[in-house]
Amino acid sequence: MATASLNHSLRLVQTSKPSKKAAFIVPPVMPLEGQKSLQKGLQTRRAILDSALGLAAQIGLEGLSIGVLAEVSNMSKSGVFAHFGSREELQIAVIREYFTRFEQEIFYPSLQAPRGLARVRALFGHWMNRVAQEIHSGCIFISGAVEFDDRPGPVRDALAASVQTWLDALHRAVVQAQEIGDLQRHADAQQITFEIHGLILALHYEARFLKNPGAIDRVNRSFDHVLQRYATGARPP
Amino acid sequence: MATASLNHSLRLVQTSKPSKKAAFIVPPVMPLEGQKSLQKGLQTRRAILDSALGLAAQIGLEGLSIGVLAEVSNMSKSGVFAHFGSREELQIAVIREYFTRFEQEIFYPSLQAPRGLARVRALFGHWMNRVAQEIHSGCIFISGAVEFDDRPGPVRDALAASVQTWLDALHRAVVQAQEIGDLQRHADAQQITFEIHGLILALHYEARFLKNPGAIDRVNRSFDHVLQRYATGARPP
DNA sequence: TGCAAAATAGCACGATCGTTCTTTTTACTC
DNA sequence: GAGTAAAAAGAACGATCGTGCTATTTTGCA
Repeated sequence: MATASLNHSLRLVQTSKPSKKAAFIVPPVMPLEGQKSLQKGLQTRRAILDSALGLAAQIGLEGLSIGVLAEVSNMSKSGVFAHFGSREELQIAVIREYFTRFEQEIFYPSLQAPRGLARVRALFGHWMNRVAQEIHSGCIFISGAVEFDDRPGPVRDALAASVQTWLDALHRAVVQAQEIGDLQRHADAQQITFEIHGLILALHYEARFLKNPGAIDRVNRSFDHVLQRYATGARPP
Repeated sequence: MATASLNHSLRLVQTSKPSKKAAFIVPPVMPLEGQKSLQKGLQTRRAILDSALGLAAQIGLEGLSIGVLAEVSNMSKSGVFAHFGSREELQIAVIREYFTRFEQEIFYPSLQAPRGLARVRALFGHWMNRVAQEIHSGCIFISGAVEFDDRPGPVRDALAASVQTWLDALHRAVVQAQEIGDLQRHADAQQITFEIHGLILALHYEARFLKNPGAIDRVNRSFDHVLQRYATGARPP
């Protein structure tokens, strides 16, 4: 089923630059949970990636430096470096990990809501809650877009693919709501998705940068406005 | 009159760090047009600032380096440096200049439209056109917000003040439209401004980062939706 | 035209960056 | 427990960064 997996298209993103000295053939997929004991390498790699995610969320993917990442992780620069092979690979690994968590926190939980308007509401609600929390840390999908909108390369590709995959998932949910009859059939689903996306971006901008405290309430009201605009028949709040 | 000047509140932004060796007491205001001949210093300062604006729009205020700026300007690093005293001052100067151009291109021309819905439409229209052009260069108010949302200091202050001044001007126009009766009086003007802001951000994100070609048409349709939502009485397009 | 001041260049500094190479330590297997 | 491969550390590299200091060139005015 098309909705069953958020990341199916992301799998197409190649890993780029095998970094000639391929001493680290670390598989990009996480090892199974029930394994006897995580190899030490993967274990620390995971810990580094965790710190990297926090760092990148705060200061951006471009601000992410191996030196400070090593400091935070209580490791040497070369020790950290060896796990990724290049800064670019590190950034891509961060994007992949961020995408996975995004999927776990927002996409999969929303699948429990039935198809239609309920699921659209769930997707937006989880998304909104996450961005509201990220007011204090930062969203890589938003900051990364600004950092890499003019910088072609594998990092940009990975980032754009991640975002597009998520927006496509949201778009599918909107289309389903139209098919069921929860939203106007003749409406442009891309348009609806566009407007919802704008609300999230405005929330991030006004709350995180301008420190405007009323942004969260406003984004919820605006979301209702969008739904009302495209609703079929009478519309109770 | 409150609407008469966009930047009156920006004047409050102090210049910060006079950079102990104040060999450059360059006044922050532009010299009068009809002057016999611009002092050489101000002349090249203006040229540098022009290059800096283009550079900052593309790679961001943080990516702006004195070295490459010197290269682009066919000058020595120290020659460029002397005009601003510090990198921070350079960034602030860029923000000021960007704000001034924003004012000239968007705010003042919109004042020719009569108060009310017409002026709101003019403000949005000029804004939208500018961002549409900036798809190929970048908007400092958007990229800067991401770069400095977590970085306190005079650069952030100057940037936030600039953006807030502009958003306040837009808000005033909305309030006027309500007073005249073009928009619902009981509506929340901040809410309307928020939604318009979101549309611009979505346009920038989808067009510049995701390279989505339909974004410009969509933002126009969405703007009409917002106005319809808050319109009084019957609403022809 | 000469002279003071402004404008610009040249050079060097310490710091940080990503990356490479070599050595040491740790972890895993027989 | 010994042997081996993986993991981590250490040191050094060239490059770039912002900035300060000093010399040189250019400008503007008497």
